[in-house]
Amino acid sequence: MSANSEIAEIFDRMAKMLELTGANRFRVNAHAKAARVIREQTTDVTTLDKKELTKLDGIGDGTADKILEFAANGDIDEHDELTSKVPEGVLEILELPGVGPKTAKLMWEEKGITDIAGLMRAIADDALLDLKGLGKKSVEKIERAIEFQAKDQGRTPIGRAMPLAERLVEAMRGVTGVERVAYAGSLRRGQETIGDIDILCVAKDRESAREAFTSMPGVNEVLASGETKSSVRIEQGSRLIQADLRLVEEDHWGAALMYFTGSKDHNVRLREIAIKKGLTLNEYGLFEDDGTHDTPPQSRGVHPVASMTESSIFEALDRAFVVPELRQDLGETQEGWEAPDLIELDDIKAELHAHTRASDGSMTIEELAQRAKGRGFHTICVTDHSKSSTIANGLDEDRLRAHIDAVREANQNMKGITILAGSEVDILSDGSLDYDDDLLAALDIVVASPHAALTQGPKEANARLLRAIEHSLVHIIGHPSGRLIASREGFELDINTLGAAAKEHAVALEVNANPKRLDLRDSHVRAALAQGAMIAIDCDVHRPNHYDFLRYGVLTARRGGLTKERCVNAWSQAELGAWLTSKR
DNA sequence: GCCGTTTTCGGCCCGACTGTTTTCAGTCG
Repeated sequence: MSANSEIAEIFDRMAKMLELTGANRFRVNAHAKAARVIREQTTDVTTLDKKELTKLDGIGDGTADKILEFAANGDIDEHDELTSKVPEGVLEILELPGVGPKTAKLMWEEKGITDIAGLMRAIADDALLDLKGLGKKSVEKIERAIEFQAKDQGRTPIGRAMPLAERLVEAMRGVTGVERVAYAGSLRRGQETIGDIDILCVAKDRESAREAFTSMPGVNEVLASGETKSSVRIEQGSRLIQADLRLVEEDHWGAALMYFTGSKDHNVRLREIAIKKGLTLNEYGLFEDDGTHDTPPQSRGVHPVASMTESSIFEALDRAFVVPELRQDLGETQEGWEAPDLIELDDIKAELHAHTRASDGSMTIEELAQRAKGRGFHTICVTDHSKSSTIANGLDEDRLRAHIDAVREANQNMKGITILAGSEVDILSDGSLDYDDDLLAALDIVVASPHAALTQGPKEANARLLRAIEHSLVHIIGHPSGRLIASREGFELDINTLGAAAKEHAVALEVNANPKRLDLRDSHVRAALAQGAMIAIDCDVHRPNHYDFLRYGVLTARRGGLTKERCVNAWSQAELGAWLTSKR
């Protein structure tokens, strides 16, 4: 774990323990915010001095001192003190959906419940019912939450959530009286994992919309069903995903979409900006508000300044429109911020990383190329695995030479697309490549990727990747960190150094679009771009449907601020060819 | 604990749903 994640985790824990010991809620929030800010940094915060630390938004004197304390001692006194006061199991109880700090504290202090096992015993003994505010229904809800959490696999990868969300949107569109439907939330922002799916809906007949949603095929449990919000758990494969339906009015669609798209921090920023302008922003719109009323403006019949569209709200706040992917509270709400012209799915004209049956793909060279042509690409690169990837049936030197010939022949025979001969060459653990330079020079394109020894420490791993970037015959570093979302952590990248080296050597760093990888991730893209590096977005195609991964790669790259000028897959055939041959 | 076009004190985003309340507290997003 990187130092930043470790410190962020400590601050998250401190925030929770402060809450449980009854600390001032603003102090709690400050700790939670510090955790978010630290987690987002691409520079190791333990290398910063106090002045640099306090420049970060949300990090003041106190937090800076604690970070310095961690850098010096490897721990933080305040964290140790809190840990000695709050039993570990109470923090686990706090993780249960529906159980907040007040309830966890109450059960701990009044009943001595300090872990899930104790909580289950107390429920079995009916020992919770005499607690203030806890009735039969609440206890049943906690019981179900324990069961749910036991099966919970955490956040859902975007590759699973997106198809489900699209199915829900499509189904709601078919309901009589439904006029408008869209998904919002972290899914619309293109995050790599999704907590729950938020669906916004305008319906003439709210009751039937609600009914249709809560009785959708796959619905396992209805968590809530009110006037404007319904919440269900729905099956997607072996998983249960929470989905919320929000019924809104057409005339505040934009405000609602903005509100439910988030991110939370981005929204809080916008509300603060609104207040400074004598306005108030909520999911019903942007209103004039002098702050003297007890009831919200929409319930007093006040007409909003803006509410129909998101762009009208940004405009009324004197801010540039921010696409959902960039609503991350990373400066995009500042006055004078300029919106980058981000890469779009249709800008991608080449797939530079694809496998055939020669290694571990399912298609022939021709099938692979035919699919690429069907998507309107001008170039497809055949990059089968190299010899060390034995599990993937990697090609030895003789097989690769024959494969190059086969690619050249296919290229002769197929019209309308250029097929290039390449290889996804293993970066061996010391940073050397899996073929000698003569053979590499015979290839049109070299994608160099780490496949084995993925548990190397940061020093070795970054030296390994750096050596590959510096290799004069390498074009792209494939899935640089080697992570698999939720199952393998991968390398802790020194992305600033790697990005700068990639720029110097005209190497592109890949965003592998496979939703299990998304590697580089969004924050890496942002940092690599800041260093001047080029980015490749590749599907790492093994099967026909893998071309559909492209959208996830593009979303991730957009979150990192990628424009098409810096994306090699969006270049014209001439530009791409010039770059590839410049390294031969 | 953080922050400043209300700047070193006094604020700190806003609303819906549920359950246990008889007017509201807790949780969530």
